[in-house]
Amino acid sequence: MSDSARPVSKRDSRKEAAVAAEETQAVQLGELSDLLGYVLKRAQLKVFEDFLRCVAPLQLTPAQFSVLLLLDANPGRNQTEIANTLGILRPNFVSLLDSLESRDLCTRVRSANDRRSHILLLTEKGKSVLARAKKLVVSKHEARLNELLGPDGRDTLLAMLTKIAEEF
Amino acid sequence: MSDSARPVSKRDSRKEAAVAAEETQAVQLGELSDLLGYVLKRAQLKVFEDFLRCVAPLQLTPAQFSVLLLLDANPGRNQTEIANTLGILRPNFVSLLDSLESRDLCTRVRSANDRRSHILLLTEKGKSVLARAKKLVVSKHEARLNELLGPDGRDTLLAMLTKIAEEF
DNA sequence: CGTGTTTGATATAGTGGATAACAATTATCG
DNA sequence: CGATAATTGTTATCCACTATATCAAACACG
Repeated sequence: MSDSARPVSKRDSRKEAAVAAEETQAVQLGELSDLLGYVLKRAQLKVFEDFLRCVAPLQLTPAQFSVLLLLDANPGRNQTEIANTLGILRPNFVSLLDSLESRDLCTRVRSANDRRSHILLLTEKGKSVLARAKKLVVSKHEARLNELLGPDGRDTLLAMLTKIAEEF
Repeated sequence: MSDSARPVSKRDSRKEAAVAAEETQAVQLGELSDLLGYVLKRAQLKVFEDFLRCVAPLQLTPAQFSVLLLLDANPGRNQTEIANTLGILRPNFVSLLDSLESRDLCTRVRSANDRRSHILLLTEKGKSVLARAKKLVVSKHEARLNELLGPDGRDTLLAMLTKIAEEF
């Protein structure tokens, strides 16, 4: 038997033999691949990752982009209203807004009706950046998803996720 | 005009008038409801939330549960292997394991082949807890998802998310 | 042997999310 | 009106999760 005759290093007997067998015995996911929550999170991370890549030229995170979108669709709202609809707590929304305002993408204006609250508005630069971001998202990010799932698949997926997000 | 004759408080003119109109003009989500990443994250949060509720009697987080599942399906693996397949960085996996080991759900055993690495094994208590956790997940958590989406819908959703997680 | 690599571990920093508390302002109601 | 309560933005602080650099011990390999 040549095996016992040839002195085999530990590396040989483990890594190389395993590679010969099947690339170091892949760890079995088992029932994990059927756990919806697990796959859901993995998919979410991938999608956010791709979003960041696609919109990198404009230096916008998903959260920042969603704020700009909301301000555009709801001009004149205050911080509490915007933060609440995004599921962001007011204290945590402050620094997020600071960042956007310091980049001159939006402004806080004291309300005349209620001098406690800040009316939020997109600046011209904010509108311009948002418009460019939308184009990147549609042409690169969502386009890639359409390519992977097909338009029908994408719509089906969106509908199911919306149902979970709203009714679960 | 009775409006000008009756002194209306600011609260009247804002909150009540709005309620009369339509419950304080809800903030418009706008294009946000079509952003897959946004809905994906919201759904993921809801699912994790429900997972925690369903498995609360056993005090297991999704991450802890996934580790137990992997150890059960892959007895004898080391920390690096388990952490890698879960997408957890080795440094961060240490405290996670500390927590499980301190609860006597799993053990680290020095490998005889390679005395650097720790072989991970479920304890009897770990197997028992995992078995009970599985029952809760199936009977409560996944059951609720099936109720919401239907078995077909759930499978379709899982397939799409898997595709994104693996191929995106 | 000596050099380089791997494993588990520690320290540390960054980020996101959550609560308590505060000043300023507004609402409520006796 | 005036006292009390509620709301808004803000700060401070804490916890969980993530990411990087570094280390000693053990191992691989020439």
